[in-house]
Amino acid sequence: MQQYSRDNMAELLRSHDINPTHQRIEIAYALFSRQQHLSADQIMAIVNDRHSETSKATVYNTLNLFLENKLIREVIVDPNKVFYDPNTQLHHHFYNVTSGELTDIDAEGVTICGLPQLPEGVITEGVDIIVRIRPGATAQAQEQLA
Amino acid sequence: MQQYSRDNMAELLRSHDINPTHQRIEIAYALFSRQQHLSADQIMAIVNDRHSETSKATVYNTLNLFLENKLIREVIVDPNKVFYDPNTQLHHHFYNVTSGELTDIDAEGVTICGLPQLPEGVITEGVDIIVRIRPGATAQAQEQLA
DNA sequence: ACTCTGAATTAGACAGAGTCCAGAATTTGG
DNA sequence: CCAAATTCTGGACTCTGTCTAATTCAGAGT
Repeated sequence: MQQYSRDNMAELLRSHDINPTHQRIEIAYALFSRQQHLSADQIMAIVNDRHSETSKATVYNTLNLFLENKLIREVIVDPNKVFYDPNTQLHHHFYNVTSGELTDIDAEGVTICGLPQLPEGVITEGVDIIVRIRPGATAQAQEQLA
Repeated sequence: MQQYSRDNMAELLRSHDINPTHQRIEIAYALFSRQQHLSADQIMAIVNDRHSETSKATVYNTLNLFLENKLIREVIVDPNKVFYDPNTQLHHHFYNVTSGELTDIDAEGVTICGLPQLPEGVITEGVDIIVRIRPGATAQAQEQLA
């Protein structure tokens, strides 16, 4: 998608079977126009920046609706809050434990070998790799990690 | 370590520069004797099972102290609570999103290839792989995942 | 334009995890 | 045995997220 505007947000929502209401468009726009990982908190602050547009309940309802309809993903790395990620492409994350900053790692070319067989009667829902990083002297090259 | 008793808990704590107090020993014993992933909640319930032995504040203080001194690890997979893991060996996890059950994956033999270079000025703190699973018909073999 | 209906939104109360604080208890060293 | 330092405690507090009951909204049909 070329550029994110409130107009094609409506389009995007419809294509995921979501009724595009004013609040939903604002929330989607906040996430997609920035292409960032945001917490519910931050999203609410952005959306209500100028004048109050949505309540807390709506923010949470909407984000959960987006999740169910696979419009966004949730990223669980911080014990305190969930981050919402507008990028639903398969990808992984760097997580800076000091700053809380979250950066995408393209899954293209990343492979995991040697995972054991799944337990009986279950299926994979997804595989997350989280590389926790923190500021420090870059000592060794660390391209490949066991 | 052969068998976990309250006695060698004191030993273990000391070897990690932790003053072994009664409460700390009980908390450590709860985690290590079970070798399970427990939440702060569950730990408090176990420790205070017969008669009240510790306060909530102490449980949290103690767990954070254990974390700092690398006696235990925290596992962040559930948006609601942190799990504490007595196993500090390098390993990964299956997380059953339906039941909340957490299972270890030995890191022995698991390799990740193709991770990009780390950003400048940071070092790796750890790499977590979380395989989210849920009950369902096991359709395809899924030994190797991109 | 008007009404009816179901969907969406709202404020505020609530729940649970985790932190903070100031006082009480316990341990340690002299 | 006393003083100082460490640890523990209850309870109030914060923060994220959920729930509920009431209100508003959008749209279809008349």
